Parts: sequence; structure tokens; C-alpha cells
Amino acid sequence: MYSLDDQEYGMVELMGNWKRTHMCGVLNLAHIGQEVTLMGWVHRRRDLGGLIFIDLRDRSGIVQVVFNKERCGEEVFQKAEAVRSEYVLAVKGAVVKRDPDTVNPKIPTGEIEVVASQLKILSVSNTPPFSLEDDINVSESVRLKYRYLDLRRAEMQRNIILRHRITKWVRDFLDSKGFYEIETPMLTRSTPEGARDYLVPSRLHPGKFYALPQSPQLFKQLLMLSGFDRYFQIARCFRDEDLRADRQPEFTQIDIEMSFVDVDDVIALNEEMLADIFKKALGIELSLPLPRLTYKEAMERYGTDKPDTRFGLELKDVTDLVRDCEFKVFSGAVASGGSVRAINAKGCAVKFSRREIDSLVDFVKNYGAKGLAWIAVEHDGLKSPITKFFTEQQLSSILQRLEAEPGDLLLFVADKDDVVFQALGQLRLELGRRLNLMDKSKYNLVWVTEFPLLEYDEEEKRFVAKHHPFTAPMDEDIQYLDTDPARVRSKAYDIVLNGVEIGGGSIRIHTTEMQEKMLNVLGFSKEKAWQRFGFLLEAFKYGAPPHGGIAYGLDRLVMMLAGRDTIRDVIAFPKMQNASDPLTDAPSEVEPKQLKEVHIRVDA
RNA sequence: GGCCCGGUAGUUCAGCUGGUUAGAACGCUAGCCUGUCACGCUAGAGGUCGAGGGUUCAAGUCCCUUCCGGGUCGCCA
Repeated sequence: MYSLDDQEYGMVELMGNWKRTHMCGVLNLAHIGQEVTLMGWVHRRRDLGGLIFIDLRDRSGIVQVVFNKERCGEEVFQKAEAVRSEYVLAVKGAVVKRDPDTVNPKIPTGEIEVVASQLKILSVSNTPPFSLEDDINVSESVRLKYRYLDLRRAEMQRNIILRHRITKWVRDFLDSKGFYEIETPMLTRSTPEGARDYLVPSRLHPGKFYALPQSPQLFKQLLMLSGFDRYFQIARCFRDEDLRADRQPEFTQIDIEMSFVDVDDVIALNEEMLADIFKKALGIELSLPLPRLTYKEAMERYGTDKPDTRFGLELKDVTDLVRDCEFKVFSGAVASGGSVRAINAKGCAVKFSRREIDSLVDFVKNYGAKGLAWIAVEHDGLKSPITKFFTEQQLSSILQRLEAEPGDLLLFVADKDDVVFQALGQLRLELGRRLNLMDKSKYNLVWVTEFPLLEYDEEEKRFVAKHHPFTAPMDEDIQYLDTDPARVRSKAYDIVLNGVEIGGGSIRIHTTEMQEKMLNVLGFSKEKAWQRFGFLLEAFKYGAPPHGGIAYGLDRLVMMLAGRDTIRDVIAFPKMQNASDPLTDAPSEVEPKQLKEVHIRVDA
């Protein structure tokens, strides 16, 4: 790599009165004979001596520009010789048909080229640190440091443009259904429960802080109280938690709320919207209504509340068959209130070596399982370290339950339910990956409904909201709120695409009494509840309509539709795993004066 | 915070049980080249091997510490 010098800067010319007439990628046979003025970046230059080809690129695509000494003159040709990658050029020339044997079928403009007559170098460029191709193999930190270059790549431009289209379709669809787009505050109040807040110190109120919103949840509920009836917002949200491939500290929700609806109304509207998006983005006709699973069913069959339904390998419960067996790992787990469940990995007894089976054992240990028992069903009998603990009768009923056939590998986990589900759920995905069962051309959407309202938090020694504290319980379960909170199901629902949760929502509580009760179950005294959520409890006293809604992770939705495996590829300027931005070098230290103004002392 | 993988040229990587002057490809520079499109040919430049310490006659290679990147678990109502 070399750096720009004075001589190169000296080549730069002003655009003057030149006007761009066409984008590069749109030119075709219909433009033959036209004089055009193009402006764009040098994608690649091929210098054949007396003939120079330059692939000129803008967001519409690439077109080949030819510099021929006899056609453009010595002076222009010399400029073309000095051109390098990523220089910004303005070219005047004529569109001509290419000779049949020089047509390039790989690009849309391959049947024509532009014979240059004039050239202005509008900007020079350092050698880029990586090549701006689609199939680059560069570390992500380099890409992020030079994100503006990374974003020049056609692949990234497609992602960002798709994102634009999807938000536009969503706006159009919701507008057509009578929704209003309304903005809510970014500087808001920190609330307990949920993720860690990003805090903003207040200059005017020493010692006090705003929080950036984790979602517009309470504001959209208040908008329902205000009678707007149907609201949506493409809303930026902030959560100060550790990052993942599908999690960024700031992300975007398609936030929707409706009045006078119950679960089925919200689901029906959203299915229509999803069908619209899938049709436009992928040309896929969704068949409606979409399948639904209850939370319980999802957990028992897939070991997760966001099942990838593109393949089988479902979990089977064998607890009742092994309750009294001699294998203490199984019977002990049952005795202490857990379960024993299994996956039949079809055909894997022959496909997997002993070493591969051992690696599965190690795999489940990552998820809290103490081990993974297995039985290989071979043509000449069973091979397994554990069969000796079982009677013939027990073995045959297990084989029958798992529909085992010769060649199958049976994999068992015994533990508390949540460990069993997590270990086998993850094992199922791992098997799906290893056996190549995840068909990339499939888009399996499924609703998961009837989530538990609450779950017990061992650390805090209390119940916490599974969805959020404003979610309504199912009508028929309200009676258990006091007596058996763990049993209460909620009017919450998630929409899952190929094992990725792309959205979720609920019908909300809309009475002061129920909201107080909910907060009470969560451990807030009436006094504390009013202190933290008083504005909401008060608002419910002025005529609150029944209401509910949903929020999509726009980044995840776009990621899935773009076929990417990280949301960083559909966000123009994302952050790295440590939540920093290598481009701007945020976060950064600030001047002592700034700290003083907001009454902050730093002890780090 | 735990675990796993990685850090060697601008980029992506190779570099065995420690042993001469650390290599390759692409990119870059220069020259030649009028139909290329991943142009070609010839020549060349480019490295504190992430950092610090240790073992050794000798460290890219072994040990310790630390920093950085990616994944993952915890976490993410």
C-alpha cells in the first residue's frame, strides 16, 4: 500500500458544469449511440498499453469504460494511465455495442461499453486495505474500521437497500391498515426489570439520569390510552448487555400496538404483514394461517421456545419408562423431579464414529447436562455403555417409544427439565447442522403462544416476568395468580423464523387492579409499585382500552431475509463484540469540563 | 465473569520435534503490452512474527503474564 502524494492530489479536477446523465449499471443496448456522462468509482483498471479498460462502479452496478489513445487523445489517455482503484471519475463518452466475442455475460451491462472521450479525476484514493469484492475474506474488525469502504461492496449495498425496502413496505402496509407512526422519547425514565439501561446524566438535575429506551413499551400503551387506536414506530432501542451475532447494544424494532384486540386479532394482522413482506422480498407466498405451537408443546418437542421446524429429530419423553430402572442417573433424575428425554438421531449409529459420539457428549456438557447417554441400534443388536442397566422389557419399550430402527443412534439426557430441554434442544440443532438438515431455501414461520407469565429467578429468589410486567395473564389462569403463579399462562406470543425469534408481543394489562396485582407478584409492594410505575397505574384510572401489540427485531428480520448470519451485515455502522466502534473509536473519554457539567466523577 | 478458536507482509494464510537470510497467494510499485473483463509477462518494494517477561548457546515455534479479534455459556423483562 502506498499513500497519496502531492502529485496525485494535483490531478484532481473540479466537477465544473458536468452533469451526470446516467447511472453506470443501467446502460444497455437501448443506449447505443448516446453520449453519456458517468460518475463513479474505479472498480478495476486493466491497462493493455495502448488501450485501457476501466470498470466504473456506482450503486447501480458496473460498466466498462474504454480509453483508446486514438479516440480520446493523448492528454485524456495519460490521465487514464494515472488512475488507480477507487479513484472517483467523471467520464464523457459514447455508448457502443461490443463485438460479439468481447461481450461479458457476467455483468448486466456486458453487451455494451462506453468509449471515453473526456475524463476528469474528481478524487484520488489510497490503495484500499481490502478488495471491494462480494466474496471477500477479511476479518470483520478490518471491515468495520473501514466500514465506508465495506459498504461500497455490492453485497453490503444489497443488504442495506433491502432493509430500506422492508421498512418502506412495513410503513405502507401499516398505513393502509389505519396505523399512525408516532415518535416516542429517547430520553426517558429508567425502569426496574429487564435489561441493563444505558444511562444519560442530567445536567439540570444533579445526580439524576435519563435512560435510553429498551423499547417504547410504556409510551405505546399510553398512546392507546390516548385513543390513537393503532400505532407503529420504527424505533431504535438500547440495551446494555453483552453482544452476540444477533444482538447489538442499539437495535431497531418495528413496534406495533392496537386497541380493542385479543391475541388472534394481533396474530391475524401480523400474518398478513409477514405475507406481504415475504412476497415482496423473496417472492414467497406464505400459506396462512401460520402454524402455532404452545410454549409447552415447543419445549417438549424441540427443547426451546424458538424451534427450527425445518427438520424433525424431535424430543421424546421416556421418563415413565425409566422411573424404576437400575441406571441411577436416569432413575435418580426422575426421583428428584426431573425428566429423561431422548432424540432419535436417525441413521447416525452408522454415520457417526465413536469419536463423533464422544464429541456430542462434550457438546451437551456446555449446556449444563452432566452427560449424554447413548444407544446405537445396530443390525446385530444394541451397542451402548448403559444397556446393561435395563431389562429386556424396558429396552424394548424405549426402542418402541423412540421408533428406533437399525442404524439409529438414541441420545438421552436426564436432569431437571430446564437442563434437559436446553441440552437436547441445542443437541438437536447441532445434529441438524452436522446432518445438513437446515434447508436454506426454506422459511418456516411458527407462532409460539401461551408462554408462562412468570418464571422463578433463583438468584433474586422471586418471580420475574417472562415477557414483561405489563403482559396480561390468560383469562382462565387469572385465578392461579395468588395460589400458583408458576402455572399462569400469559397472552404472549413470539413469531419464530427458522429457529430465530424475529418478533414477540402480548395483550397488555389495562386495569390498575391487575397491574398492581402483577407487580405485587413480582415482589413490588403497592407503595413501591406506585413509586416506580405510578404514571401507568394512574393512567389506567382514566379509561384504558384493552390493547396489545408486537415488536419485531427489524435487524433480525432483515438478516433472515438477506440470508446473512449476523445482524452486523444489515446495520450500516454496527459495533464489535465489546460494544465499541473501531471506525469512530467510540466510546471515548470526555473532557473533565463535560463531566463536571453533568456532575459525574469517574473512579475508573 | 467462564470456556473454545485465533493474532506472522496492506489482505488471507503457511511456517514440523526450537536451529542459516521468516515464505506463498492476492494486492501494491516500475517496465512492456490495442480487446481485456480475476488481463498477461518481467522486475521490485513491503515484516519490531500483537505486547511484556522467562527458559535456552539459539524462540515466530516452549513456558508465564497481558492486550486485541471472533464464537459460545452466563446475561439479554
